[in-house]
This record gives sequence, structure tokens and C-alpha cells, in this order.
Amino acid sequence: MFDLGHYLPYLINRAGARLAVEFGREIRRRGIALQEWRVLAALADQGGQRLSDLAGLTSIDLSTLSRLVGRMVRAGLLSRERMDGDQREVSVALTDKGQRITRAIIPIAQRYERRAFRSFMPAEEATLKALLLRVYANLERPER
Amino acid sequence: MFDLGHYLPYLINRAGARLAVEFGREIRRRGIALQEWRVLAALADQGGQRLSDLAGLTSIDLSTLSRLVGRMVRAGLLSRERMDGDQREVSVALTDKGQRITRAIIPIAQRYERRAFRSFMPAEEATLKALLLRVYANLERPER
DNA sequence: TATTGTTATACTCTATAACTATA
DNA sequence: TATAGTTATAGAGTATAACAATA
Repeated sequence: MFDLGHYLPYLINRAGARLAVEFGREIRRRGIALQEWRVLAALADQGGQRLSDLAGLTSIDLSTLSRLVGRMVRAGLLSRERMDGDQREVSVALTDKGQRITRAIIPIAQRYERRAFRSFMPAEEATLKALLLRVYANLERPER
Repeated sequence: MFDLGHYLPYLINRAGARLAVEFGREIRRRGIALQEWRVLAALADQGGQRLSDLAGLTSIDLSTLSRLVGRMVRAGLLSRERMDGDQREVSVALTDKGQRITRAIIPIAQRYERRAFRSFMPAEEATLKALLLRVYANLERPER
């Protein structure tokens, strides 16, 4: 009736869930939740961000992110301040503490990525990444 | 500090989130939540399942699934009964109504999959699926 | 005693919408 | 009026653990 084993959303969800669960458990022991890591990683890559850009970058819903960032600010991981130019916008950035913790988690994250890729040839790694990027781009929400 | 654009868990999460959000919105208008669809699709592929097998198949936590299945039984989508052999086990299956609804959603799901793959050559589709399967297998939880 | 599944608790996420402040 | 972000609410997911029934 339905062939799950060749259904792309299933294959993506299954691989993503396994990555998320295992890695999430390990960093939670260090006091960081998976969604918090996603925010830290996005800021480590791109520097300070507007909240709505950060929502797009992390795939986290804006209102969820607003409260998540609030908790992370209270925990001393992030700073949040109104932009100079447009006072409606908010700039979110890592604090020194946030940077320290992010730097401690990065090697763990890279270890999990290597584990996902064990048995892969370097060219296969690059192929998978490129194909996932094309899937993402293909699903760009059409203009309404 | 961190290269998000080449980090596999990020690329998987991003593509999976976009698939899930768009498709989830469309089927919710038809009264089915995304997690419910995952259960329906797993049962449509594999027939009746033990609850713990279904948890593995759908990547849904067992206690979450237990309550989700309870709601779906109350909604008339699933049947749930103790196994003949081992009375601890539970067998979950689609009802006629569940089958009807599943059959109505399958073409929508396939439409989203085709959208994700537009611009893909058939061989590239197969490559992506095979690589995702290998990632999943590589992350098999090691025996403890 | 171990396994399968259910239930409880506390916290978090999601969907939706109302709301504030700024443009 | 539109945009960026915050807050409120209800329902659902998650982590953890206790629990019942069965093996």
C-alpha cells in the first residue's frame, strides 16, 4: 500500500532523528538542550543575527525561538539587544560564556558527524551534502 | 568558528524540517497531524505492528506513541489489541477508516516527494536514498 | 527479575492569535 | 498599515520515572 523504505521524507526523518537523539542526549548531560545547540551553532557560524534570521537558520518557530533565546539570555549564553538602525529588530549574539560552551561542544558534534559518515568516501560525503542542499532549495516556499 | 553549511546534521534537519512543515500544514487541514501520518504510513507499509516496533519505525518515543495511538484509536483510525502469543505485547493496525484516510493522503505525500526531487535525475534520487540509509545504519546504537 | 506497555509529572515545543513598539 | 518581536493559551512532544501485567 505504501513503500516507506523508499520514501524520502521517511529516510530523512529517520536519519535526522537518530542523529538528534544520540547527540542530544550527550550534550544534555553537559547542560545544553538540542535546540539550544542549534542556536549556538548558528551564531557560531554566522555571528550576530536578527531573531527572524535566526529562526530561518535554525528551523525553529519564531515564537518558540523568542522564549528559547530569553532562557538562554537568562542563562548567560546570549546577549540580546535592539538594533541601532531599526528599533523593532533585535540582535542576538554569543556572550563569552556562550562562546566557551559552544567551543566545547563543537568537537562532540564533529565526532557524531564523522560517525554518521564512517565508511563514506570523501566524494560520497560531498554528494550527500549537495543533494540535501538541492532538496532544501527545491522546497522553497513558492511566492503567494 | 563553525561551518554550518557543510555540517550534515544541520543539512538533514533543515531539509527534513521544510518537508515536515509544508506537508504537515497541508494534511492538518484534513484533520491529520504529522505524527499521526507517520503512524498511518508505517502501518500501511508494514501491516499490524507491536507498539515498540512501531516506535522504532516512526522514530516516535514509546510513551508519546502510546498516548498518540490511544487518541487515534478513539478517533477510529486504529485498532489496538493484546497479542495472542505474549499477552504483554500489543498489536496495532489500521481500521477501515484508517485505511481510507491513509489512501487519501498517500498521493499528497507523493506529490511533496516529487517536489523535493524536481530537477533530480532518477539516479540521483536513488543515490540520495541509499546514502541516507547508510547514514542511518552507521548511527546504529552500539551495544552497551 | 526482565520485558511490554501505560501513566504521571514537569518542562518544552507548536499553532494560533492577540498584542506592543516601531516604521 | 506593515513589520519585528513578545506574550498568551491550549494541545502535543519529551525525559524520566514509577507502575501494572505478563513472561
